[in-house]
Order: sequence, then structure tokens, then C-alpha cells
Amino acid sequence: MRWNAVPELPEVETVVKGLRPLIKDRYITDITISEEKIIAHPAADEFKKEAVGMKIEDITRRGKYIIIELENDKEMIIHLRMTGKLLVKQCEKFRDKHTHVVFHLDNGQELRFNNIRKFGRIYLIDKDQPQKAGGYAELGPEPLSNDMSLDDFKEMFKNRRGVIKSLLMNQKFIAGIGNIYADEILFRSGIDPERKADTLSEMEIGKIYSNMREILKKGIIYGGTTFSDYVNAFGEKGSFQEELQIYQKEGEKCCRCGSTVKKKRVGGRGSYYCPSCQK
DNA sequence: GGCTTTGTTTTATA
DNA sequence: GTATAAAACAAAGC
Repeated sequence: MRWNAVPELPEVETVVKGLRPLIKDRYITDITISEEKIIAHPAADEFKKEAVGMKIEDITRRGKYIIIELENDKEMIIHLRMTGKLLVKQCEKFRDKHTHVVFHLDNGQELRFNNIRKFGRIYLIDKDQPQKAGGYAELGPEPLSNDMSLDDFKEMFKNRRGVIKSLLMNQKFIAGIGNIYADEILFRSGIDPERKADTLSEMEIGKIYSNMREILKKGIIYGGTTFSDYVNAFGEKGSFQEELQIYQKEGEKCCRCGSTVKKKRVGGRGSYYCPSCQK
């Protein structure tokens, strides 16, 4: 069976860190768009007209979005969705068939947007128009930000009563967590993914908070999770998959208690959990 | 060729 | 207006 590793916060952070020294301060000399639907805003010809000739001032991350800051207060917002990659290669190297957009740089290298399923999207916006980039403007707080204390996190649970896993994956609630890290956070917190948010004790919310930060940080240190598709800016795989304790472990023994790991659908998503450890 | 994969958006409902 | 849940959608691989 093949597994697609979807870029979540640690994977996107790894991509951004890898790309920064390769593309910062470079100029975009041309853009080749072979799949126009990837360019979500503005229209492809307009996008090209506005971005060519621009200098890349920096590359950063917000949630699962990559932000490439350009001159004149413009920025490119990139979402990899499933199976997305951003790679830098020499221009003469072979481009595979899933490379849909190529940014030609002034040092002869190429920044390539590669997306097997074509779900990823690229936006070009003015900095003061974030609402034009999909859900980018509505993102919740960054889970690793020092501005979000445990008290702030507890406060966010006011008026929340939905299932906890769906809440953690809700980008408006908190930014950057997807299916893999949500399962890992809840397993290590001993909480069933279907628990309603308004049944959680303060102590349980505290566990989620600390496990969330610890696991996401660890994911970044390990360079993200790779099953088959996700790679960093150099085409290298991460190693956090070796640290996973519950995700994709159906039928295996729980590493904590030894009982069998189960899988169920929570909010329409495949969710791995230990029935004996997670209540 | 139907099913699965996930993140986001849309729609419906309370 | 707000929160939630369910459904739709994107496309490719097996």
C-alpha cells in the first residue's frame, strides 16, 4: 500500500527552512505555467506579468501555507495540499511530469512546484489583501508561538463542543495541524479522538497543549514525516515517521499498553487510536 | 472502474 | 452571527 504524506506544519516548516538559502535574494526571471489551474489568483497571464522580474525578499510559513515575500509588498501564498513539493533544481535537470509551475531564477536554477494530484494552489496578492488567498486570512493562532500561552489555549475552548480531533484540525481554530499530528497528539494525551471538546478537563486540555507543542517541534527537528511523497527542498525525506506511535499502526500492538491499535472514522477522516489508552 | 487518500470549501442545520 | 457536521471537490494510483 502506498501512503501519501501530506504536508502539515512541520513538513512545511522544513520545506521553508531548506528553500530559504537557495532562493532568498534571487530574482524571478521567468515563469513557466504548464497547469493553469494551480494558479488560483490572479489569472495565470496576470500572475506571470506581476511576478516576473521580482526579487524574492524572504520565504516564511503560516500554518500550512508557504509565503514567498516579493518586492513592492506583494507575496506569493502557496499551499501544497496533498502530495505537494517545492524543489530547487538546475535548469537542465529532468522535470518530471508532475511539475506544473517553474520559477526560473537569475542564478540559472529553478524553483519547481510539483504536485501529483494537482490539488495545490498558488496565489499572488498584495500584503494587505490576505483574504484573496483562500482561507489564509482566517487562520487561527500558530501552535508554536510564544504568544499563545496555556491560558490562551484554554480560553479558545470556550463555546466549543465538537469532537476534539476535528477541532484540532480546524485551521480557523489553530493553524497547521493535520491528520497525522492530530492522531499523535491525542494518543500521547490519552484522549479518544471522538471526545467532545466541552467534556475535556483543564488537565486534559493542558496535556493537549504540551503534547501539541512537543510533537510539532520534534517533527520539525526530524525534518517532517515521509511515507512516499513528501520531500524537502533538496528532495530528501524526513524521518519523523520513525517516531510515530499511533498513526498507520492499525493491528499493531500499542507501544504503551500492548493492546491492539484500532482505526475508525472521525469527522470523515481515518483515525488511529488505542481503545485502552485513549478515553 | 470503484475506492481510498487529505485539506479546504460549501452547504445545511441547530 | 456562530459552531458544527456532513458532503462536495480536487486527481491519481491501485
